[in-house]
Order: sequence, then C-alpha cells, then structure tokens
Amino acid sequence: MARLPAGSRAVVVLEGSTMSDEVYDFEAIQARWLPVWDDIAPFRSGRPDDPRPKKYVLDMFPYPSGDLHMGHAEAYALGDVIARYWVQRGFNVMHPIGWDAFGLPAENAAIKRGADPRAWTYENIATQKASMRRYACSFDWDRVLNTCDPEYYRWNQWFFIEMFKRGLAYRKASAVNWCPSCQTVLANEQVVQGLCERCDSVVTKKKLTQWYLRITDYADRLLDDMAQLEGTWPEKVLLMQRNWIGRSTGAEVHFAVEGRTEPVTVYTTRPDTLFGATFFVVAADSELAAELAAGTPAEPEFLAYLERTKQASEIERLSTERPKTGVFLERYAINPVNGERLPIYAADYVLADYGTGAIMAVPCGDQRDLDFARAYNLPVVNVIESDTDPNETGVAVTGDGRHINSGFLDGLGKAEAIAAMTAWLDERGLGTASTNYRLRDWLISRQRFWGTPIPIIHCERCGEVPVPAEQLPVTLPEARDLDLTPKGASPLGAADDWAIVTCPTCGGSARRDPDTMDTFVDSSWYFLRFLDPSDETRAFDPEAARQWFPVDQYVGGVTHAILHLLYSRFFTKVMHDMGLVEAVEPFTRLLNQGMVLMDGSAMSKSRGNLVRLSDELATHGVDAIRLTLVFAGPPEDDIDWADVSPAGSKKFLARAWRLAGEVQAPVGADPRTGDLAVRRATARALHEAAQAVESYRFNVAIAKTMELVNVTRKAIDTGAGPADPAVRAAVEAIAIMLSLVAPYTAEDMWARLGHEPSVFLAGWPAVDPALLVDDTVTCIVQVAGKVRGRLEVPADITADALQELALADVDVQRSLAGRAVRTVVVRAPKLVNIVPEA
RNA sequence: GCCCUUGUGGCGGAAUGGCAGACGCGGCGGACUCAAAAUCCGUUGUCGCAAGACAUGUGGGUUCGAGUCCCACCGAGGGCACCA
Repeated sequence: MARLPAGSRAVVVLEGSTMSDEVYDFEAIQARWLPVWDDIAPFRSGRPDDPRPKKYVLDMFPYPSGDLHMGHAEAYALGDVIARYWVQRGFNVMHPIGWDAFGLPAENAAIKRGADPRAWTYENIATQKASMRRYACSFDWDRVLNTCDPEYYRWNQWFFIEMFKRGLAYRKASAVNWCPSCQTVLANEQVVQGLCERCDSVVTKKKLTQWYLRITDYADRLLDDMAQLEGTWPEKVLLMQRNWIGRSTGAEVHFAVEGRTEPVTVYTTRPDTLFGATFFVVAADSELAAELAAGTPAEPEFLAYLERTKQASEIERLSTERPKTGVFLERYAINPVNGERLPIYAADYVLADYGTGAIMAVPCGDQRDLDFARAYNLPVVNVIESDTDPNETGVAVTGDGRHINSGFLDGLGKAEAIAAMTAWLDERGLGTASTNYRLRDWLISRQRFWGTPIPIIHCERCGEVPVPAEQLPVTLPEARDLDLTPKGASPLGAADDWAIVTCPTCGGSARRDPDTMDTFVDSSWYFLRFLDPSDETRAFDPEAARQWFPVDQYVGGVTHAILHLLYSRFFTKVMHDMGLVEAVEPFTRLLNQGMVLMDGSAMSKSRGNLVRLSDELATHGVDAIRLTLVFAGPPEDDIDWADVSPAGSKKFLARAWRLAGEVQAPVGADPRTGDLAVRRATARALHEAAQAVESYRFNVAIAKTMELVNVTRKAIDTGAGPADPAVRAAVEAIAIMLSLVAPYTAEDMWARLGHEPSVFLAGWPAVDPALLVDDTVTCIVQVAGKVRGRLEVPADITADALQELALADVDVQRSLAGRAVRTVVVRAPKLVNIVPEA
C-alpha cells in the first residue's frame, strides 16, 4: 500500500469527519456522563430474577479520614477493572462500598479541636463519597454501609453476645500495653518500636481485665484451611498468617519440684534433649515464679528483679542482643529421666503467656539457654553429637544429630528420639505429646468512645449479663457531654445516665460495660452485611449468603495481611459453626495492591512529598489518573509517582477518543466485510487483553489496547480507511476495553459511535478463534542457537518441509560456512535450530 | 539471626524453555505553525562506518536452545524476631 506523505492525515480528517475540530475535553466528558450513570445505575446488583451467574468483587472499605488519597485511587482503580471486566463478561457482579467509620482519628480530632466525632466522621464520609462518585467506580450505590451507624453495629453486638453464649467471648486479667502518659491501653498496632504512636512515651505493661475473643480455639482450622487458598492468595500473606499462628508440636513434661506437692509442667519442642536439661526457668512475671520464690532467701532479690522487669520498656525487651538475666530462686526441680536436681531460675527471657510459662533449659541445644548458662556458670551437657562443643563456641547445636549422653536415646536421630522419649514419658505419666501456638486470644475491649459498646451489663448479683436481643442496639451516648481525654478508663463509664441500668435478669441496679470494641470487629464481617445493609431483622440473610458468599475477589493493601484477614477468616468460621454460612473461607481470591510512593518513599505531609489526588484529577482528569495507576506496572508492585506520566495517559486517551469521531461505517455494519488485518488485530487484542485481565496483568491489557489503537490509527490514515466496517468494530472494541479503566472516555466514545449508554453493559465482543490464527507465520531459523534467518511459511507447514526450507536458506548456508550439520531441531512452524558439528 | 520476594535500556515495565526489551515515559530528528503548545510522522539497548559483536546483578550447571530451570555468591526490598 502506498505510503502517504507525513501530515496527510489532517486532510483525511477534514474531509471525512464533522467532529475533527473537537478536542478531548475531559471536564466536559465527566460532566456529561456522571448524571447519566446516576440515572441508569448500570451496576445495581441483586435483582431476584437476574439469570446471570454471580461474582462478588470487594475492595477493602476506607477509613474516613479526610478525602481520598492516591493509595485509595490505585486500589479502587484495580478492583474496578476486575469488577467491570466480569460485568462485560456477562456476570451479575456485586461490587459494594462502605466506610470503616469507627476509630481513633475521630476521637483525636474531638480532643484536639473539640469536634464531635460523629459529625467529624459523617462529614468525611460525605466528602469521600462525593470523590468516590466522581472517581466513577462501578459500585452499587444501593448497598452503602457505615460501621458507625447503629443499624450496623447492633449486629456487632449481636455477634458478640452469640460468641459470649458459646464461650468464645470472655473476660480475663492479663498484662496489656499501657502508655503511662496517655493513661490508656494501646492496641499492638498502636505501639511503634516500643513507643506510643501518639506521644512517643515508652510503653509498659499493665495488668488489666479485658474482653477477649477465643480465636485460639480456631488456630488449627485457620491454619489448615489455608490449603484452600493456596494459589489464589499471595504466598506471602499465607506465610505471614502461618507464622503468626505459629503452630509447633512437641511435648509437655512434668517436673517434680522439691517442696511442692504438684509437679510443674513445661512445654518443649525437643523432648528428645531432656537428658541435656541442666537447669529450669520460670517466667519472672508469672504467678508460678512468685509462688516458688515466696518464703525463700531469694525472695527479696526476686522481687527487685521482677520490678526491674516490669519497668523494662518494650524496646529493651524486644532486643535479642540484650544479655540474659535472671534470679536463682533457691529451689530445685527433678529431671524425670535421670533424677538430677535442676536449679530453678526466674528470668524474663521466658514468656509468661506462652506454653506454661516455664521451661526446661537445655543449653547445648538452645541458644537462649546456652547464653543464660554461660552468664550464670551453669553446666552444659552435650546430648547431640557434633564437631563443635557449644560450651566452647557459645553456639548451640540446634539441628538433627545422633544422640549421646542420653540413656535409652543414645544413637537415635532427632525424629526417632522425640518419638521414643514422648512414648517413654507417656507410659509413666510424666508427659504427653502436645501442640502450642504463638497466636493469642484477641483482645477486643478498648477504653475509648468512638466504637461499638460492648453489650454486657455487670450486675453484682448476676455477674456478666448480655443485653437482651430486643434491647439492641446499645447506642453510644452524645459525645458532647463527655470528656474524651484518655484517662485509663472508658469515657462511657462516666456517663451515668447511659451506664446505670437495671439488670435484665434480676431487675437490680447494674452498670453497662464501659468499653467499646476494637474496630477490627467491625471489618470482620462487613462483607456479609453488604448482602442487605438495610435488613433490620438480622445481620444478614443466610439465603442471600448462599447465593453471594464467599467473596470471589478481594482487593486491598498488604498492610492487612495478618490482622484483618485473620479476624475475617475467624468470624467466617464461627458463622459457619453457627449455621449462618456454608463457606469456611470468606475470600476466594486475594489481590494485594502495592503502595503509591513519591520519589522513592511513602507520601506524607511531614516529608513534604504529598501528591494530592484532587489536584491530579483536576489537572489530568479521572480517566487519565486511573489509567496511569493501572498501567504503571504489576498491581502488587509499588508505584513511584515520579516515574509515571499522567500526561502521557491523557494523550493516549485523547488519541483513542478521536478515533471514535472518525469512524464512518454505519452502526451495525458487518465487520466480516471489512479489512482482514484490522479484524485480526481486533480479535487478538480482545483475546489477549481478556487473558491479561484474568491473570491480574492489567498493565499488559492496556498495552494490548494501545496496540489496537495504533493499528486502527494506521488503518484509518493509510490503510482500510474510516469507512471500513472492520475499523468501526475495532474502535468499538477499544471503547469496551477502555471501559474497564477509563469509563468517561469509553462512554463518550460509545456515544460518538452512535450507541446508547452504557458501554459498560455492551458485553465483551465474541472473538472468532479463526482470526487468532494467521495463515502464514514468521519462522525463526537458528544456527547453533543464534538467529540467522527468517522464513515466511504457511502456518500448517510440516516439520520435514520446514527443515528442508531452512537448510536451503542463503543466510543459513553462509552461517554454516560449510560445516556439517549434526542435528536439526524443528518446532514447526515457528522455529528451526540447526546444530553444526563443533 | 531466621524466612520470603526481587535484580532486564536513561525510566516504568513486556516476554507458555524458542526473535530479549512488547506497550509507554523520556530523548533525538522531522511535519504543521509567524512562533510556541497541542497533534502527527520517524528514530531510540551498548560498541561499531559496516559486516557484526556484546547485552537480562556475578560465577558455574542442565539443554539443540536459558531473562525463564538448578547450584553458589553479591545487591535491594519486605516479614518475623527471646514463642522453648
């Protein structure tokens, strides 16, 4: 075909299109379509007669602090691609959004500026909701929920009571994080490097009575059910959850203690090293330590040590380099296998709340025990054969090995020795096989205002009495009457009007529990409330759950890899046991998007590298920003805003949009009568883009769309021309592909092409498989693995014919330079590799 | 310390064991313009006039053929960190 001189396209456009003088005006396009979509609500889901198969696509809902930012923009753009894709593929997609609206920032704003947390929260929600609408995600706006609405949190309370009835919610006293300056309990996530995140005070421990959920009962199921998520959740997240749950197997061993009637039990993963136990350690802050020390000459020293331990900051405690310290309690335990007297120490390197809070110390095989033994001149008995002596090197022998100095275990390896010792202990009632977990029960009570009130009434006569179901929700009192400044006790406790009630059981005077729930409770089941956020009779309809649950695709940040996802999995299993849901896992597939950075680091006001989403949207338009975020790279990777080009995205969108104004073939023109090359390019782009989207390679899907735009541009300018029906089909395909990521541009193109809204419901065009196969292909001919020639051959060429052709090739012959051919590898029709004699 | 992930042009990134660098950003040259912006066309891994050679962190290995698989090392990022 004739190559037209540069610049000739302008002539074609002037002759061929009445729209050629229009420019891509994203503001006008946004203004044009947003009201139309509000009107036709293309993403309303859940009509009972909908015959389409379902998909539940869920984005982690935002916390309403200020307006949306770049991170939100990326996450929601990615989730939207997936949701919109499945709509185009003919699924009944539920894609809801809501607000995770309880939490500390609202209270902090109240304390700092006197704002009402409720008003502050709802204002922010309104701001974010407006931004979200403009951002044009395919959310079903009839399903919005806010966790701070009493209509929502009453069901938190209902679940809490159900769990309380099942023994899954309970109160106990234990040491919790405490900020002496803020006078409040802190959640683990509020302790940053051992310091309070608000005031930078050193966090200490304090013994307090708190509410817990018995997640440890579900440890095995949380661990074992992960097999179902293998391959559909990021391996990293599964690994982090496994580590967090931290299941270990070993044995409990009972040690007699001189002067004590009851034996003391320890947990060990290495019962096989029992012959190497040379001393015994109890956690300094355990009740057992206090009991053992009581009345001994060591008691004063122990008490002083305990005091120092309590003062020790988190920073010190977390340091592994810290030298081991402890106090000899002047008491002895008896090693059950050989009757040796083991001195008992109290030390802070043993944790009170793991295992039994006491250990047998085997210095030859445990680094910590060895460190302690060397610090306190305690004997080391080697029980695992090794070239090195731990007592000399200071390095414990931790792996497998032949047992020595171990009586009946001598000569055995680790696995056999563990089995033999466990059996030996079991027979004599001295011990038993046992499993332990690092996972602790979930502390859910907070001494804070802006959260779900714990629906328990404390009655002096009846104890902990759940609020009767018909009295739910227990709503929060007005904030303005309360002092929200943290003082170590919940502000709700001071609201006598609210707190003093009659006991539901005995009718006597009683008080409401003053604490509120951890906000992670709110987010542990919100995905089920979306089934019908307005249901006043129950948390959700089990029948609807059967239809929609589990979530097919969950999208959110990896920051929630452990807590939120673990808690949601836990809640789902509890609800399964309650007969409310069939599934045991809430999220079938999980996608963790990366972060949006600026100049290599996270954006923050203090760093001065904040890129404001609203500014970017105003400058480049919604579509260009969404496109930029999705095209930047694989969704899991971080995006450095300094590396990407929203202006380039806008340029591409304008280029695509202009095509729609140039198409001259009428609506409905049969593309099969059009240009074959354009038809092939269109089919390939649709096919490859679909595959890319389904494997999370959204950036590649966009690249395929760009390729089709380039092909179509050339076809209009120098090929088939604007009146070719295949060109129309190509531009329509571009509009549909673009609808996943650039909804405004796509809808406007669709209208310019003469269609009614909405392009979102146009459907992914069917691809004729015949168009994906070319008649001829380029065959690569290699000599000794290096490309030496290319052959245009029929796609169905036989291996023999191809080999003959390749050997006859001039370039090949020249490369061979007379050398004899040893072998020829033929992969018809794409490749021939000719291997010459050396 | 332990575990995981990851190293490809100036940059973001493509690539079922089969043409490395798709697509884009940036750069360069040109067209249009009084001029600029916008737009369009061409070009762009390195060295070399060219033929060609060299190129996916480094070194080995498997293979007809390795960015891709295996081993070792180096660098970057992340997770866990007294859990007995």
